[in-house]
Amino acid sequence: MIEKNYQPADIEVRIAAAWEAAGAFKAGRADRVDAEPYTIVIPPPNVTGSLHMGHALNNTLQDILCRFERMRGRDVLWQPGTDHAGIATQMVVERQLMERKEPGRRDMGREKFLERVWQWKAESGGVIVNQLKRLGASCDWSRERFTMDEGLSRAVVKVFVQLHREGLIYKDKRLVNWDPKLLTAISDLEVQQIEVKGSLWHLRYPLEGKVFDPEDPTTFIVVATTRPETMLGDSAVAVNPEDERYVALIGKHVILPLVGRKIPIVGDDYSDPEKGSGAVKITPAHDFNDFEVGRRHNLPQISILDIEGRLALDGNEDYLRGLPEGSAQLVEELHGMERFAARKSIVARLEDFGFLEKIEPNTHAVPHGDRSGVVIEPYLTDQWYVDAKTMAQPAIAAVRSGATEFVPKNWEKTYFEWMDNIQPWCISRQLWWGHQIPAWYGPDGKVFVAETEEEAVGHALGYYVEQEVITAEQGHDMALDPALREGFITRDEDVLDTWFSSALWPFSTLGWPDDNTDVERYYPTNVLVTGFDIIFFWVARMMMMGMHFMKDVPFPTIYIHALVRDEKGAKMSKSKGNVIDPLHLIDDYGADALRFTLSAMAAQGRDIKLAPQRVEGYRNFATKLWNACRFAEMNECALPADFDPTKATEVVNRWIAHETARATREVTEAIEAYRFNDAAGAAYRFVWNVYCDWYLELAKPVMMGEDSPAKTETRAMVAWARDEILKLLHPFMPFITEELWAVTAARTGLLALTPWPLKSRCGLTREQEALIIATASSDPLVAPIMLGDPAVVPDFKDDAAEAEIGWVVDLVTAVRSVRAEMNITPATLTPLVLAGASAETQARALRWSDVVKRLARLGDISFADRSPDGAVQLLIRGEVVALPLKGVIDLGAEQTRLEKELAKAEADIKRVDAKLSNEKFVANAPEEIVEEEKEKRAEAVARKEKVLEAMQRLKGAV
RNA sequence: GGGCGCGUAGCUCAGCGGGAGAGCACCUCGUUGACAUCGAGGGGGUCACAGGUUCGAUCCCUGUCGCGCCCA
Repeated sequence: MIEKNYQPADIEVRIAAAWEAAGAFKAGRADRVDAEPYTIVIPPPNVTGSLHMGHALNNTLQDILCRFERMRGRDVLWQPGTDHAGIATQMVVERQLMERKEPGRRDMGREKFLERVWQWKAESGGVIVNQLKRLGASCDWSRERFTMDEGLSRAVVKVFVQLHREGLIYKDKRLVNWDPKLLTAISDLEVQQIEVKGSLWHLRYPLEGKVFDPEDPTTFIVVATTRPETMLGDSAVAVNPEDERYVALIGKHVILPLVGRKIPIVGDDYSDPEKGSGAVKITPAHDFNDFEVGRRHNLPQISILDIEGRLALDGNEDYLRGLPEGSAQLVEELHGMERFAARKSIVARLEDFGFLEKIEPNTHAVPHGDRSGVVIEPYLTDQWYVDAKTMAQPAIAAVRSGATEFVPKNWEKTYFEWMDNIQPWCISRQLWWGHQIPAWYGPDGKVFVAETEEEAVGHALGYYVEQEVITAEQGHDMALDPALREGFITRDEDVLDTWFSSALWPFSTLGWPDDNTDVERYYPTNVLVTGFDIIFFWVARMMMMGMHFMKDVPFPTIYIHALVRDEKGAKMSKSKGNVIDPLHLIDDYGADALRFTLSAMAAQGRDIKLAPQRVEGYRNFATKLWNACRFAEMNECALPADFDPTKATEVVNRWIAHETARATREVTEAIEAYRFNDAAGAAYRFVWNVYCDWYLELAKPVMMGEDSPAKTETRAMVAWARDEILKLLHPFMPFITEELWAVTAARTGLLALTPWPLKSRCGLTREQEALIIATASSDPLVAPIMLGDPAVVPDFKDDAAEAEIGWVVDLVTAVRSVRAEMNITPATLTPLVLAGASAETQARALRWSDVVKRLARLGDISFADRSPDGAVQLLIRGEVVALPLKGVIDLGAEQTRLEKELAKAEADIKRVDAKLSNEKFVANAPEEIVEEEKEKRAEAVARKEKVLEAMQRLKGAV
């Protein structure tokens, strides 16, 4: 018994429990051991995350694919899990400590702090998983993984060690993007360039050997900079060797203002004569470009900042080297000053001494940390790197060869663009939460990388015994007692970039390296569904790791979906306050409505601008489906076990079978092509505009009538088509369809595990049929399936039924239109006369008189040779139908209506004539097109004649 | 500066070489035996602009203007 009202909230809870109890989403179910696997790995959401619109879209699309393939009989593994999200999680827990006024991370110590993070994870880490369940995600939740769980951690260590052994991971001292707030290095990708309105300071650097005079330009050289405070670390001035203004100065020196350091003027292409003054200060330790210039000219790297971005001058040997007497005062005054305060202070000092020539307003891109939001400092440190350039080569080749394809294809360009210019990937982070790097250092800084501490220590001690740093006995004791080697052998404190572990996700979640059974079965996965914003962060790195460790692509297809924006097209963000919470939408309209909305709007290559009103509209669609099922139930529509829809004899039933098959083809092919919006649209139109609007209406008179074979057949067919609809909609609206499946009949199993309807011949164009027949010879299996060979799939194709129901629909629509235009009240039943109708039409009219009378509000239907005077004449599929409305209709209104039709007919004729009289058109256009145009013309001419005739009669009626 | 994409009905968007479409909004009518979370009917667009290719362009090409995103 179906409830009167559709209440999504009740259903969702109940149905979710039913799926869970049945283990419906388990991969490797006993009934599917022989089935072909279908695998998707979820893009693991941050464990700190909560469901936003991007997740909702991403997981809806994956779920559609998984449910679709599960119904097609595949052994589906949708692998769920979460990401430990190093920085984000550490920040969340630190904030929590602060709010609770507990000791901070550093006071607490590493071990204690990590305990707290795990505790936090246990308490709050499951939020997003439950939210995904609310959305209806059919993941195999029994296999949920976490990037920091034991197995995945082993995978991380193994990968690190192997890549290190292969020379693809190495330690290097170079500039990194340093976050002075989070106190860690971050990768290029975690840096966002933000346009900032700043200044360009023009500074006068006195030339060596001249007496500095601010009024005499021959005594100094002007350099332009956006970061005056870094001048303390300058080790050269660069000018372009082609620049005639300065070429004579190359090789000479300047005396760094305030500091007194003597630094050279070098010639380098990097200096752009068009920019600023054409001379540029070089600070190798604080600017990426300057770093390169410094390397080229062998300049010292003078770091003048500490890790928190404060000036570090006191005791800074690099800074103090070679400075004249009297430098101590500046050091004393500036040491420890925060970088932006230092900027002001230094500019003021420069100005006081006449070193500041001018300040120009200047808008430029400033790097910011994507997590901390503070300005990133290029900073000279030792970090671990992956040789991304080498790793990228097989990953690039895989996409070039088509082993992996992007959908839509244009994203490949973005992928290549980045991969071809890839930089070393900085993977070490100065955090605590994450995979600690498996590297140990000896007293001389020598590094030992190994999968376990025992192994690393063993190598290290062996090495130092051999080097005679320690005795064999000492080594032996240290090996046995960790306390003894403390301070002698220490582990690297740093952890790995979060994305390092997610790069392994497609195989680490399957048990690699401990147990490869599932890797063999489920790798490579079938498709990756993700947003373009993490192509670099994640997709590219999975490609690299997959190619390297599995020797195969992680997925043959990468479906890149849109970004969800607000209805005005702005990116949703907390600061803008335009975030639409998917959970609120689920509360208000149900998960099914939200899912359907997102799929209906998921057109390839365009962002989704989401208006909550759309969700309401699709909730209404769910209600419509609900009520249609109630209608079937009220009319005792049930599907007998032996019912064969291909054997239906009633025209309307043959017609709906045909239409159902057409919809099945459309939905199936659209999902196969990742055209989710087309699939949703086809299902929507079929359910509402075909099944509800016409089929159920056409079936009513039969079902309301006396018992008869026709009634029996119709009831069965209503139920059959309803079941097909539930199947087709299930991937999009899993909750409501599963519920209706359960309550509309005694079922043997869940809808989620019910076979998907096969495609049959309906809906194929003539060209497609011809093509299939043509290719059939090469592949005999294809044709029968594609064409609907009854031996393989039921054939519902029925052009005759389509023509007949089409006639009924056209007739009813036309009569309704006229009645509305003439303002005839629904209570008035009008007679209908078929004028000069063919035998076929007469037969149809008799067969459909009940339906037509009801739907078009007609009285008697009769036949005549010609239509009566004063009647409204309609042309239905080439024949005249008359509504004798003398006395009822407004003659003026009818005259206007006919004039409009006449004008339309004449315009049609004129346009076609223009084409047909064009010799080049007739000569060049394909024959079918010309033929079509001729048919159009004949049809329009006939229409015009009938309209003229009707106008004559109207005159006669006056 | 380089790259990608978008300008189609009031709004949000499909379509992408042969007669302009959907949903929402709007107007009119409706207690017709599933559904007012509904039904019936209707109005509304030189498909950004300018050239070109073509028998034919909303669709392909070039340019212009406007908007968005990514990378430097």
